[in-house]
Amino acid sequence: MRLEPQYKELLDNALEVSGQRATKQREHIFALLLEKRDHPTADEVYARARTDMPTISLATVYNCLETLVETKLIRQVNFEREPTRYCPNLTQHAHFYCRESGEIVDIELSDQLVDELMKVLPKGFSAQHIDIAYDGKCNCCS
Amino acid sequence: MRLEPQYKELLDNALEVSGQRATKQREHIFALLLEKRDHPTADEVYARARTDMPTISLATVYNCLETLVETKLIRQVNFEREPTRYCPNLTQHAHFYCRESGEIVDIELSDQLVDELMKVLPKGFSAQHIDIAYDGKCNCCS
DNA sequence: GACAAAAATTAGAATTATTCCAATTATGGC
DNA sequence: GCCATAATTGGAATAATTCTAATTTTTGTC
Repeated sequence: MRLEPQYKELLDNALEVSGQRATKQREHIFALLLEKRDHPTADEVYARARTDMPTISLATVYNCLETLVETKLIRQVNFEREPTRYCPNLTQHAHFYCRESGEIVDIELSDQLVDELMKVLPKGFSAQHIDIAYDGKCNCCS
Repeated sequence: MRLEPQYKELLDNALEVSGQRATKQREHIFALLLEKRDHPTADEVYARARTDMPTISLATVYNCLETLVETKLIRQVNFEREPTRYCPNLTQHAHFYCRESGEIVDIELSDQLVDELMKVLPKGFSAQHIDIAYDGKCNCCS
């Protein structure tokens, strides 16, 4: 697994801006998230990470994921009480959780729709972020 | 604390429909959620419950809350990795979490807006529920 | 109203995801 | 290459929640 130059630069840049260092582990975690663009838990990331980097620790996986979230290179996704999942899709999107298959699917959101959601806030409220989670049945299960 | 007759009936009915029994504890928990309509965690509910019912156990609080959620008399609210909160507001609404004060405010949502959110789902997807969580600064903090 | 069957409550142990800690190792600037 | 600082590591600790087995309560029937 190789982090493509454009992403390597993106990562190094984001880390530098936030005053953090570039490490093998951070690069590795970022690369594997980009390679298979799904929504793995920390444990799943740990499992994938170890195939190429057997000495990495779970604590480091958590640390790296936290760093990537902080630097806004990935997003955290939470469903109810389930373990946190991580998502490398940086476009504006919601998540659909299929109760049948457990699959998580990204749902693109138009600027217009997000705008409307912002407009329903009462005066004085300002949101930095809106988290939208659908749950039901996906196309494969209905 | 007294559960008003209309709510007592609502509760008894919902329990009967789902084949569950009416108990002092379930009634008590439901009443206290209706009395102070905020978004307490299970621990907070436990603390409030014990003032009038000192022998209730935390496990029972969890059980009762689960039952009330199942019978759709209250809603569960999750923010990131924080402890689950419980909400007696049954109208269609989103939640706004203020990063400054920690306050959680209900944001009413029009049918029309919810409809638009449903329409952006790809063909074959059907959602039973949409969970919308804003986070930012509330009116008191900005 | 007493009785039996089924369901709910209870206290405490167990689980699970995540965070913390202290020691070791790696990184980046000079 | 050296040094100061930051990151990684493994294991212990934490916190919310669930599980378990024993006891109590509820409900329907006589």
